[in-house]
Amino acid sequence: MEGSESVVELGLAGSKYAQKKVFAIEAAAEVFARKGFHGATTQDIAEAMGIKQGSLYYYFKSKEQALQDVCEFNFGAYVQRMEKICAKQQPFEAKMLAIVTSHLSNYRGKNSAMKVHNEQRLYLPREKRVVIKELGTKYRELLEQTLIEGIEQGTVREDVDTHFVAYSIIGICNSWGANLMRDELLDLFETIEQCSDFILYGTVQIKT
Amino acid sequence: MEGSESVVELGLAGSKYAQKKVFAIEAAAEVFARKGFHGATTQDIAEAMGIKQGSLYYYFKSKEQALQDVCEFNFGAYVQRMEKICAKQQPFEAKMLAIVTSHLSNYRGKNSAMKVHNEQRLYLPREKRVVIKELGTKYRELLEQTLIEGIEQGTVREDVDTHFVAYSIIGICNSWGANLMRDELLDLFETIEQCSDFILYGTVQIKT
DNA sequence: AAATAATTCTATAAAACTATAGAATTATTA
DNA sequence: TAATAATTCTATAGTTTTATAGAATTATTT
Repeated sequence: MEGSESVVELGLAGSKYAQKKVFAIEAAAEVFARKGFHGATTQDIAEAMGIKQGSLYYYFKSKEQALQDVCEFNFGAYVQRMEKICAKQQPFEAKMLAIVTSHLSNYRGKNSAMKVHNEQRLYLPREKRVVIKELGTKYRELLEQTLIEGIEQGTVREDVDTHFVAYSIIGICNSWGANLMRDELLDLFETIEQCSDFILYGTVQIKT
Repeated sequence: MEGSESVVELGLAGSKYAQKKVFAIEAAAEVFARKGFHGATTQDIAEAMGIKQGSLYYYFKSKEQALQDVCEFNFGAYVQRMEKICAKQQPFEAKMLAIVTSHLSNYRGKNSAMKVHNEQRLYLPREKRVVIKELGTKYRELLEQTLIEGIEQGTVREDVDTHFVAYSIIGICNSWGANLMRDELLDLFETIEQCSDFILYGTVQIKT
């Protein structure tokens, strides 16, 4: 009788149960991303895993717990990746490109969990969002710090509101992330390039 | 026995029924915005109107129809406002400020419908989204046209991908729109200013 | 005021959904 | 192989939800 361990522990332990729990989370993520939390049924998730509805409760004690697990899944690792990028000594432009690349790459391939985190996490009660919130704040702060360093380097304009701009960058990346998931034909690398370009230089011509 | 007329017709006709139907749409919008389409019940909407659950069907033939009505509500008028802004002969910067102002102002005050349009419309079957899609496309095209004119004026960089940038602007505005709805304390005009500034000038210092 | 129309209510059928208990099955260990 | 543990299944209780029908009420018209 397994269950009740944290996703992180499960991730580290390579047990049979842990492996299948990850599979369960991925299935839930896919279904939640497609149908939304309330629109998805435990039946849908079970079906995606190839098991019966009732068996799903061997992996999640409730549908809500499934949502929480999906929202936390990979997010810690993702923030760690961000930390590595930000720690590196690099010009601001290169760093921003790396950040956008990391953010958008996440959407292609596996990560429905990212989309669910963005669009559905508010359906969790506040008390089940503390970890998620902390990680999100951490991410935004790293972004802000990068902007501050950019100002110190003389690359970023002194009059930008770093707090505001950090939110904007996250907003624009999530918006394109959703597009990338919706539209298979959209080229990832072109999107990354366009996105960074817009973030860095905006729309208006540089006057010489 | 009323019902079954289009929202637009209802909007024009000032009949008693039409007025209350608008009230019904606004109530549905508020509830859908807060709980999501699937998370909201017809009971919730009826309660928000001060009527009983069964009575709601006097105004909507189904819950799905309510979502459609909410998504279409005001959106036509909103696109018309955009047309007016774009038609005016103005420097690009002023025009962009007007667009952002129009977009973000919409979120403060009445417009839960805007949020629902952005976040929930994909839960409608494709065939019920044709009007919504047309209006959305119209909006984006107006934005693209504005960018093209900006290039012709020599204000906008020649190398921007207008299609991509139009999507980005919509993404960033919607992202801040959602923030404005979530956080009452966020100042509308400051947000508008910061948003336009970011769109116009990005983050990086102009090199002289 | 009576007749007609519009609006809302009550009651309920029918379907869908979450979560649990305990049996059955499959895998692992001794 | 027998015993034990892990996993999945079946069946179902108990809700909740949408949508409809027809009665009751309220408003409008003649």
